[in-house]
Amino acid sequence: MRRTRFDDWPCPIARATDLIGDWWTPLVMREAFSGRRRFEEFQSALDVPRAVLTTRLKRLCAEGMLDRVAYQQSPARYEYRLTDKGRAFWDVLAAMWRWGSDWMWPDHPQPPVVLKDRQTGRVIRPVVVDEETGERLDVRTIRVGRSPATTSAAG
Amino acid sequence: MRRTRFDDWPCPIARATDLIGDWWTPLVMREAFSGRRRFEEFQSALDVPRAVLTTRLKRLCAEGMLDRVAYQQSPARYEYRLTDKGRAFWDVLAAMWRWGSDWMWPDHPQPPVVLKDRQTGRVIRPVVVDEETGERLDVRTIRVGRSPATTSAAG
DNA sequence: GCCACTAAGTTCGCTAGTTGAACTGACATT
DNA sequence: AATGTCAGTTCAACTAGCGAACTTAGTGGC
Repeated sequence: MRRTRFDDWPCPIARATDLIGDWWTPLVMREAFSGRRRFEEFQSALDVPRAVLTTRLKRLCAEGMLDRVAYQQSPARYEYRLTDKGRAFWDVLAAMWRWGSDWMWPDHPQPPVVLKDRQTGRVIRPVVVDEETGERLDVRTIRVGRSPATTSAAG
Repeated sequence: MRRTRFDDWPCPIARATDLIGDWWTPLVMREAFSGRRRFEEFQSALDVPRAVLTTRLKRLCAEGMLDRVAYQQSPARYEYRLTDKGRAFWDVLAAMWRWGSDWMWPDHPQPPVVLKDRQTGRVIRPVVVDEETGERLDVRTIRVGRSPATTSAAG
């Protein structure tokens, strides 16, 4: 049977999971952020099975994360460019980066790579905060609630 | 053949992907954050196949995200509690929440749920910022670099 | 004692998804 | 004509996820 789909669940995490839960997909996005655009670039950078890469790129285009653009004719050749939606996904990867760096290196104190500012070389440490207060989130004080304005005019 | 594992790749995103790329896993964590602890609670809340839930809970325990604790003897019954590592994972879910809310509701302006402060009821909008400056990340100015201090004493 | 019920799983037959390797098609280069 | 490049497609073997039924160890009712 088909894998249970979450893409129509009424929860943002579920819908994001539906996308991210496709094996390889976050890594394809990571490569897109590091400037890769062509099929062969993604394939050789990740050593991902070509058939899998095909389905992932198709899905990411269908979701509006990437744009498939012809960069030459005869023979037709296409490259994949980040859209605004795809670029916005960087925040999710950054949060994964931070959490992975903090918790997924049990043996060594540090992962071998860090994020840096391109100009200054300063190490960048992503954190997730509340947009209004700028303070880190505290799980214990957060709950899930209904949207304030789901319908336009309620009696 | 077996799915390619990313859990020993030298990249924080890859290692995080290995975990959350397991179908259902982020949703199991979401339920853990909303206070669920028991097998039946997770199962009925998500309607996840029981065999899948078993493997997910086992993995999350092995990764140190959850703790399996007996809450009674005869018959032995266990519940699953968030560890510090699991609690830290909230940031990743929050980033997914924000991105999903912003981009995964093409038809309607808003998802039906929001995050709120438990006391004040104020809507919380997670953002990912640089810890030092407090400013949102700009993909174009970020690059991946080697860690400053991989070994303790370098000539 | 016998039956129903609960919690936390396990077992099973089926099907969808992943893997590695080989292959295709359209063109360029030697 | 042979080789190379790029962007895929095809294929057989295998693995993971699916729903449903079953198990184990106990409790409560009659």
